[in-house]
This record gives sequence, structure tokens and C-alpha cells, in this order.
Amino acid sequence: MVTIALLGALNGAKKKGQLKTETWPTLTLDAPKRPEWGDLASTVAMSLASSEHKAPHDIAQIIVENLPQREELFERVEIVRPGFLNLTVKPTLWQEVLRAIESQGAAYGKADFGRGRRVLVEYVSANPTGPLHVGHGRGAAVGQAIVRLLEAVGHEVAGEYYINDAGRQMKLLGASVYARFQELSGMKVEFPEDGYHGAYITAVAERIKQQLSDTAGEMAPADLETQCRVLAYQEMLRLIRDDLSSLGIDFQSWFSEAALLESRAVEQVLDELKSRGLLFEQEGALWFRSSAFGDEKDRVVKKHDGEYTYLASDIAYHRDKLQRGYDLLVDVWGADHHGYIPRMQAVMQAYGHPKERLHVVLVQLVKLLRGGVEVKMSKRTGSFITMREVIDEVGADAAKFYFLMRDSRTHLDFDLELAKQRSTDNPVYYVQYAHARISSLWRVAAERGVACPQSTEADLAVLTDPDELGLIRKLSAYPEILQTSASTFEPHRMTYYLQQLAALLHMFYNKHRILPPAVEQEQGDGGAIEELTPKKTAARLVLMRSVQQVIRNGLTVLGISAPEQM
RNA sequence: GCGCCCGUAGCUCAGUCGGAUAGAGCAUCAGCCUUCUAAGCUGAGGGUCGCUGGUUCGAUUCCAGCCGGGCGCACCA
Repeated sequence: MVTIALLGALNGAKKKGQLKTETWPTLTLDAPKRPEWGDLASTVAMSLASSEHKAPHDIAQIIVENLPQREELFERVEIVRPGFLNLTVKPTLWQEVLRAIESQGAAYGKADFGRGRRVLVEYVSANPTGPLHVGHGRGAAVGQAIVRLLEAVGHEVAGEYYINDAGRQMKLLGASVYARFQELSGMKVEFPEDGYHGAYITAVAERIKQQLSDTAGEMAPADLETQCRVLAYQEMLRLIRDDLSSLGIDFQSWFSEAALLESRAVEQVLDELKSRGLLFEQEGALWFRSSAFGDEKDRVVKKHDGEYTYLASDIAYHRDKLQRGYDLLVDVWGADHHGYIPRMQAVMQAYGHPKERLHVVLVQLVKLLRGGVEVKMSKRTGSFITMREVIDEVGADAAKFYFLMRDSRTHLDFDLELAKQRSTDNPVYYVQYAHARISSLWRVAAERGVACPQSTEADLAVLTDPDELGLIRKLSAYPEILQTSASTFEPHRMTYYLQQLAALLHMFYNKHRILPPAVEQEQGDGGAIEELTPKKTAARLVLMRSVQQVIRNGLTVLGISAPEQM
């Protein structure tokens, strides 16, 4: 509404010939850092200075003169030093925020600029060779949050897990389990080099031994090994699904690499590229000319031994995604794969798309701490902390919140002790508690026979206290946070915002009364207690409901529960 | 060596499509106190935004070069 007024002022001034710039810069209004600078500030005057050949201050003056509805909308309009335009809006406008939250409910903050665009978010995609570890957990939380963020701004989104169920890793899995299987049968065997050493491998071997107890004796070793591979794979995939679902994450689709190979999609795709001169043979191998699209060098797709490289099936896989009609592909990868981005973006370009058609979100490692002390993990000995262990210890909500607290590109310190603490030192608890605390207000209100009015039934004009207006202002910022979060694929902005909102709520709650004291309670003669009229109670209840709604909306986007009580 | 990411308070990190005195939490210090839901509340100190140049009316933000950390540079996935 204020932006419209500003735009009106600019256009009005242009009509009168006071301004001549062709197209206005995008008008951004942000909340200034200091309260005395008003509610909203604009820097348009300064950014127009060069194209108008006028002093910023004069331009600001012109804008102010042309502001429509100046009296109705603004309490105060100020021009400060270089050319800041500081606007203090009428408190009545803030009431609109509460009405909007109430009427839009769960939709408050959402947008539809993604309308009509289909997006596929591929995430986790861990090899089905063992349980998920903590790093996968972070990728899972980030992926899910991005799916929901993109949905919230109107995209049609699907989450997909790409299963690497073909190739070397599977063979190693099978061989490792088979070796353990043989050991269980009393044979001395050499364990495969680069095999999987984890205890879970032996556990799988044991189960397989039981399952096959009748028929194992009659099977050829090769068949047995195949059996081991297939059964182990199935078990691992089930394990992964279970782990993910205990994190509250489910995928719309699971895409099998083996199925892709079986459909001969890889051959087709390579033929296609070949016919367009994008493949060439050299030193007995087949190469993709990715350097033609900005990659630093060309890449092998088919090795001299006739095997396809991982890249070959990845090209086919991404080609498949494009053919399924997605307008945007988002891949969530471990940060150690960053070098892979140029060649996959080359694939996009090879198919005539801009490289931005594929957006890769990188997720850095998680460093686990317990009470400030690092929990050492060693891949070599197979003693790593699984995602399951973390969820069992701290709970899915806390795990997700922590995974989403930082920019995914940076290393994350995750303190298990802190994450399970039920104190305000624990950010998850702090935010959820804000929500639960408001729920408890409804319970107490009911006990005391206080009705919780709709915004139309309450006189919101009594919300004039700086703490009240501060909360409302924060609530009004939510849509922009959500939308920025979505368009930059950065869920951590949401967790940060929620912590700030929760902090304001707790401060407010500690300082101000919302409900009148219970009748039987002594009124205490300390005169410093602020006067609480039924009108004020009603308005504050409306405010509290809005805060609760926004916290719930934010947590929901992040896939975290908003408990009624804790 | 080349490429990508990171470098902001003692610690963990936000912020930055260039904007006004750089923010939060933890820790530290100083008070207060047991409250509608309670595991506390209020306040204070703390910074050459890695360094050096450049562009600009204005740079923590953009550019270049350096320093430090991580990762990647396979006919592995």
C-alpha cells in the first residue's frame, strides 16, 4: 500500500514534468534499523540522483510533495541527510496487518509468483549401501524446506530421490555382505577391498542367512552373491525410507538408476548427443564436449572398457527430468560435489536450455558436538553417527531446526546436548515454546471466561504501545522473508526470522499482561502494573493469535511441528 | 598450480542486488526475581566486518591483488 503511494508520487511528479527518469528502479522499502527513522525507509531519491541530475534531497522533496493520501496514510514523512525518505505510517495501517493474518490464516505470507512453473527438487539421493548419516539429514531437511518454500510461492513442486542402484557401489555392497555371509558359515574369506565394514553389513548377512537357510546350500556361489546384493539393497533402501519418514520426510518419487539403464535411455541420450557432434572418441573412450558450454574440460561418458561413467547416467537422468516437463531443476548436493556443477549445467545447455535451468544447492558437512566437545567420526572404521541416532536422541523437530539454522553452504556445528535441552538456550525450544505459550493463553482465557474475539470485534486502535507495534511490524515482514527465502533457496532465513519473532513474543509476554488476573487472586497493591482494560485484553488476544499464526506458518514451511503445549 | 566456497564481537553465526551509529544467541559482567506456563527477567561491556588498493556522494557489501581455512580438479560415485 505504501509502495503504491510512492509509485503514485513518482508518476505524479513525472506527469508534472518534475521528474524525467524513464523507468523507476524497483521500489524497496525496508524497516530502518533505528525506531526514530520511522517504520519504513526508501532510498529511491538517492538512486535517482544520477539519472535526474538533481540532488537527492530535492528529489525526495518532490516525491513528498506528490505523495497521494499523505494525510490518511502517514503519521510522519521525513527527509533525512543524504536523501533518505523516512515514513512513519498511521497506526491504523498496522491494524490491517492483523486483519490480513486473520483472514489469510495459513496462507499468510504466501505468494504466487511461481504460478505455472513446475519444479523438481532432487535431494538426499544417498547410495543405498548403508544407513543415512548426519550429513544426509541436513540435506534432507534442506531439500524438504526448499520444496515447501517453492510451493509457498506458487510453484508446482515434486521432491525426488535418485537411487544409485547400479554400478560399482552396488557390487561392493553385494560383495561385502556375501563375504560376511561366508564368514558366518565358517569360511575364511578375504574381505573385498573398499568394501563396506559397518556392523550393519554383518547384520544384513545374518538376516539373509536365516532367510535362505533352506535353499542356500543348493545355490551356486554367484547366485548367492547376487542374492546377497539384491536382498541387501532392498533392506538398505527400506532402512533409508524409514529413516527419512522418521524425520517426517517423504518423496513424491523414487527414481531408479538401474531402471534408467534398463530402458536404454543412456544409449539414446548418447546417440542424440553424438548426432549433434557433442561426443567424440579419443584414447578408446567416448567424451562429452562439455567444454563447449563453459566446463573447464571435456568429460568421459563411456570408458575404454565399455562401461558408462556416472556422468552418462546423470546426463540421461537430467534429460529425463527435462522431458518430464519441469521448468526448473533443483539438485541438493553435498558441498564436495561442487566441481560437478559446470558439467551438469553444460548438459542443460547441450539441450538448449540456459544453465540456470539447473540450480544446485550445496550442503556442507555437519560437525557433531556433545556439550561443546566434538564427536569424532571415522569413515574408515565405520564408526559414524547415523541420522537415526541423532533423531532418536534429540527428536525430529530439533534435528530439522538445527539443520536449517545456518546457510547450507557453511559448516554447521550441531550440539546434541543443546538440541535436546528444554530451555530457552535451545533455539528450537525457544520458538516452539512461543507457540505453545500462546496456546496456553487460550486455555487460561477459557478458564477465566474471557472470550477471544475476532479482529473485527476488537478495537485494535488501542494497540499503540511500542512493544505491540514492534511485534506487528515483525509480523508484517514475514511475507518478504518467506519469499526471499524461497527465491534464494535459503531456508535458514526462516529459522532466523522465527527466532527473532519468538524473542519479541517472549519479551512482550514477560513484560505485559494480556489476560486480567483470576478473580480470586489478590490484586496486589503494587501500583506500577499497567492498566488492563477488557478492550486492551481483546486487542492483545488478537495480536497474540496473529503471532501464533505466523510462527505456525513458518514452522510448517520448515517441516517442524508447532506444539500446543510442551 | 587452477577452480569453487568461507573469513563479521571471546565462541557459533545473521546481514550485504552499495546506504544513515554493523545485528542475534551463547559466554562474560552487573542488578532483579519466582510471575497468565514453568525450565527465569532487565541491563552493560565487547568490532580496523581477514589485509591492501580501486570504483562511488557513500563499500562489510561491487572489482582486483594478497593472506588464512575448507573442498574439488578421475576412463570414482
